[in-house]
Amino acid sequence: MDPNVIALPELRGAAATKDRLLDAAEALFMEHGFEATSLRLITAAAGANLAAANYHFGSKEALFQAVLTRRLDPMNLERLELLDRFEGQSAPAPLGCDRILAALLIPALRLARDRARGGNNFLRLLGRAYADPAPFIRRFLSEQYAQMITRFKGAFGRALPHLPKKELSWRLHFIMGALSYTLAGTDALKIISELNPLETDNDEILLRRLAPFLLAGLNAPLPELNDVSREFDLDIESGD
Amino acid sequence: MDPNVIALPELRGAAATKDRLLDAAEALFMEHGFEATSLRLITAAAGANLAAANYHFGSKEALFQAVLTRRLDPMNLERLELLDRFEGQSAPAPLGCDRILAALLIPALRLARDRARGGNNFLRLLGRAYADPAPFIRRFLSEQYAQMITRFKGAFGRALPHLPKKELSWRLHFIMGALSYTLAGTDALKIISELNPLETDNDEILLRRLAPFLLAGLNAPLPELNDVSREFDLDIESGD
DNA sequence: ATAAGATTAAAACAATTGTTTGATTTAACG
DNA sequence: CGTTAAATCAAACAATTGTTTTAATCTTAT
Repeated sequence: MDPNVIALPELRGAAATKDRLLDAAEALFMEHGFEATSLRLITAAAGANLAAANYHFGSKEALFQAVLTRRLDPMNLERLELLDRFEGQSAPAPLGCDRILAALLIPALRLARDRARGGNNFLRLLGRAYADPAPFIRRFLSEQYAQMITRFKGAFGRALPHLPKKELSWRLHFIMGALSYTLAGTDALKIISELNPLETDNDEILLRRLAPFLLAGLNAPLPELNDVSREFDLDIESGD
Repeated sequence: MDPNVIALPELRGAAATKDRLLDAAEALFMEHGFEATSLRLITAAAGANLAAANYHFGSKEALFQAVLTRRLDPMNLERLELLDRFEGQSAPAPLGCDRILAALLIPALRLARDRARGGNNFLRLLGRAYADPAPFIRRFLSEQYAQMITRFKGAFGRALPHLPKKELSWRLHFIMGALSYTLAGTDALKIISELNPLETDNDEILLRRLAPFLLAGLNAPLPELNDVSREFDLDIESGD
């Protein structure tokens, strides 16, 4: 009942704690996961009252979604803009895989860079959200990624016309897997190399290592799905 | 009744509910994740009393670990045995990457096959455990995978002598990422392709698609980490 | 059959969860 | 100033959590 709220009168105290809640939630969700992070922990870390979380966001799930959208929306938008720009530069010729892949990775790299705005934490949180079984997270991510993935799948399809659509879908799937697993990083790394913690260097070099790997995978020869049992079954059966 | 059951005296009632608990826990952990799955849900699904879980396993965490080890130990053992056998066949010559990769994937494929013993469910559960932030899960997985990964890293190192060790560690990391993300499957698939659910076909064909992708990634050219800013930074700065 | 031990059962445990309520304070605006 | 809405706060809400306890039941071997 206030039709005269022209500008945004609340932006001092209000938005302050709202942002503090988002920051604290981002860090804690990243560290402990969604279910294991209580609202009391978040509000305490943010120096806010317990009720503040539900007051500003409505529910814990909504808070989690807000944490994700805050950085995911701009990143995916940037991906699409970059893809558009590259396609424009490439004239009528179809865009190469390396450039498409760059449009996919650069915005993530950019986010990883500005540690000031918690990009580092966020990418790890995102990597974990990819694998979270909670239905509302899965639903949210599909909606958030749907158009972006569709656009990129189209671009890759034009760059790899010989590749069957099904095969392309799978390879895109593998790409997102390696990417999200890599972004989830740090903790998971200890699984692979127990000695050297793989020195995170910085996420920049990390993605620079990832790009050639994925590019080669995209251009891999087609698997032989018919006369299979050549490499796999034989070895299995020849047990002894 | 059954006076001749010499071998294992307790196998009817005792081990029966114990196995039923493991089966139910495997399915429910896979579906809802560790934190979101309550012991009451598990014991109810297993047709057992609530206290049975703590009686047989001691704690919820121990139950989870038991669910994992039941199938993970044999699978990793099989991987090592397969690697040994391949290396033996390859004589003094170092084993090729494709064979090493096969030793890594075949046991997973084999597990995915025998749906009778819940292999299908388990691989998805494993894929999710990879990304679970719970410390005890991370610790457990590192211990469980440490030696296996070390052996395979050595084999890959001999097959790719030109590849710096650090680079190899990262590529192994990417491989495990794509693999676990793929195995977590089904639900996550909707993120990539909202239309066709990527028809799981069966996990056999899935891994057969994954192998060439990973093999190509392993043999990818080395990334240029020094005179970087060639492909990435330029595009970023040339905003408009 | 009987005693011993293993397994199941029902119930209560203490702790924590997300959420809501109602009062109080803070800020903005006429 | 005073009015009004927004924001904070302490407190309690109802529900669920993993775990423990106690007794009852079943199994097994002497």
